[in-house]
Amino acid sequence: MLEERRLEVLRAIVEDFVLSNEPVGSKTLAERHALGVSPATVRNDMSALEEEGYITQPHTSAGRIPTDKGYRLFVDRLSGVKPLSRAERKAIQSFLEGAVDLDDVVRRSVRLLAQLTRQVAVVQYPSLSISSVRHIEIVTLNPNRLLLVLITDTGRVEQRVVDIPAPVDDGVVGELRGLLNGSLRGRRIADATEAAADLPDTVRPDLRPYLTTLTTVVLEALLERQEERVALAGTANLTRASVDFADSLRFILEALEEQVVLLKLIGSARETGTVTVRIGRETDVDALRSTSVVATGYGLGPAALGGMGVVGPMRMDYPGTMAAVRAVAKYVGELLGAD
Amino acid sequence: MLEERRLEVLRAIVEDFVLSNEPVGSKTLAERHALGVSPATVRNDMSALEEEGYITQPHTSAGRIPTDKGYRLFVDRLSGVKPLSRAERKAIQSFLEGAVDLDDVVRRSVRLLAQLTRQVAVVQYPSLSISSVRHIEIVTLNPNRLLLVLITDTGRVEQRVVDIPAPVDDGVVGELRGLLNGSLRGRRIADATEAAADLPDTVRPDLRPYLTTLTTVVLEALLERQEERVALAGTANLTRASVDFADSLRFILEALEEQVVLLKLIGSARETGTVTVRIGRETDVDALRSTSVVATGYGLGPAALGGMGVVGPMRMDYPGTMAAVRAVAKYVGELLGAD
DNA sequence: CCCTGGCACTCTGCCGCCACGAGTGCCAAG
DNA sequence: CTTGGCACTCGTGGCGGCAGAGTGCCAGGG
Repeated sequence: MLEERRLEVLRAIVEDFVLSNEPVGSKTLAERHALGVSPATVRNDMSALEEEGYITQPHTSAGRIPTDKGYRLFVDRLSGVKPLSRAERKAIQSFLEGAVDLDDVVRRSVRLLAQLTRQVAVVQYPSLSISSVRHIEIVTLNPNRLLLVLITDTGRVEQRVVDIPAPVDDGVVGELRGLLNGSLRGRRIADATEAAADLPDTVRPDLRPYLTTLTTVVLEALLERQEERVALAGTANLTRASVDFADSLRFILEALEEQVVLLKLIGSARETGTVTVRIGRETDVDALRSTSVVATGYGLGPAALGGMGVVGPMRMDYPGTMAAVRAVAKYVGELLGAD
Repeated sequence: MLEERRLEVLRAIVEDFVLSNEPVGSKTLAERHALGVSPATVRNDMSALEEEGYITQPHTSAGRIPTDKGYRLFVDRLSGVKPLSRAERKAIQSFLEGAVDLDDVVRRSVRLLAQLTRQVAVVQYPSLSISSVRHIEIVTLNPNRLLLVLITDTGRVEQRVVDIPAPVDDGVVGELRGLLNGSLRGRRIADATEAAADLPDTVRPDLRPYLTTLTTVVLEALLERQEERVALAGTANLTRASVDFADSLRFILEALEEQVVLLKLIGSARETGTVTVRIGRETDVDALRSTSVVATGYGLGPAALGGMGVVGPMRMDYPGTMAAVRAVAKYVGELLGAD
């Protein structure tokens, strides 16, 4: 009873603060939300909530604002996931449908997510390791140089220029192409690496040096760059909450330019099946200690193709943001799955 | 004589203001720069310069700051291009050398440029229209769907999924591949479009519908997306000059997220052989009226592959920035030319 | 035992005030 | 044409006081 009302008070504080960005006091709280008790009672509850570390006051005799811990409780127990409107769902679908290729899907998703949430959006390019090899193409640039193009079933294309030990003619190139495709096509990339490593041992001796060089490059392309790239959009939205950050804005922007940091933020959400929220210091990135990250994986059930999410002020509309992230991830997953 | 000293005064004002970001007064000016005249004389010159519109005062009885017109004169007549240090040249070279493919070159260039100039850097992906077709590959996804991959001699790869009117077998795909490559390989893309359009008329009737579909897609890929993409880095540097922008920061960031705007800014610099500077309103973008753009083309002499440049506060180190932009463009051009 | 109204207290933010200093413009003399 | 002097302007920063919002605590009532 008592416990319950306290939580209600916390919810009210979070919701009001998210809207107004101003410390919220007992009086306005009792007025605006039908709590059925007087400001004095609310004060007592707030005092208790502060004791327990869920809220704090920026300075004596100002209203209260939620702490990291307060937001955490709010997200875990007090908020559902606000469903999107029909119009929003429609918009997502039609916006993504126009995509012409994989890169375009990613770029569109990230812009879409930024617009929907009015925050900074991050989308990881689909990981190579989960998808499978669809085709390997070798193009002769000149007798000593080949261009290797690797196409996956998610439509991703990787390219590498390869210098080879001795000149080859087109016939040999054709053979090599056949061998590589024969042994790798249709394989998951995780498995393909093994097959590629064994390949040179099984063929005509004169082809071996070439094949060794080529498979090395293939492996390199598969392993080294997998999951490496992310797309970013909506940084302008950071200034929307500028009052909060102000001088930390620069460090936030710097952090967001580091691919490594972004991958850490959303890459890890990839494996969880649901939308995860990291609040303040939970992000484990110092520059982002005053922000929250809402992220999820997309595509192909439990072992996802990649992660996507948004970065915004701790003071954010969690239910709405979570809903948007979930919805976009779902549509993108379907889009890539159907491809 | 008199004219000459006035220009010297303007230069001194620009240089001081760029360093200090504070309106500069007659006294400090006469002290710091060996002008050989008294503050009173400088005042007269400043008064004249203000009359002519080169400088202005933010408020009565503060120092002067340069106007757009003042910066323009400074750039045109008063500043050379400060040469880079040996170490900087070395750094550029070694930083770019590690690139594994075309995308990587672009991404590395843009980061490099942002770091060197400590400003926002923009690099356009090499335009398709100047480069030539190296290879066209067709991969069967399923009987009704083909993946078309187009490779240019700059190493750029474009991909498109094509739905075809009726199922095809591998033999036909092979023929189509042969036809497309036969007629397009080695051609400049500008010419290739014509050749592609004529192609269907010259072949066996049963191949025509496929070829028509495919060439349509090829043309689309070539025309529609050429020059479309740009890479961006260093937005965090905008906050460095935050005092200047403050509330316009948001609009600047928003403008920088628009590919169209970026292309307008640096795409146009592509055709000029030298580094061009647009100051303030000269950018023709309202949100960027308090910024300057230093841009140039890169690659292949007069008809460049693309543009690159930086966006920063009007109050910027023009000689240094121009030198950095020019140097990076030169190296990138060499890198892509040698490929 | 919990809720409530009242009251004193403590901050912050804002406004007006004033003095200071930087910088200018003008003028008369060299 | 340059220079030094001088009066004037105006933004900045420190100070004090006032109002408002919000709290904590206490005593009384259900």
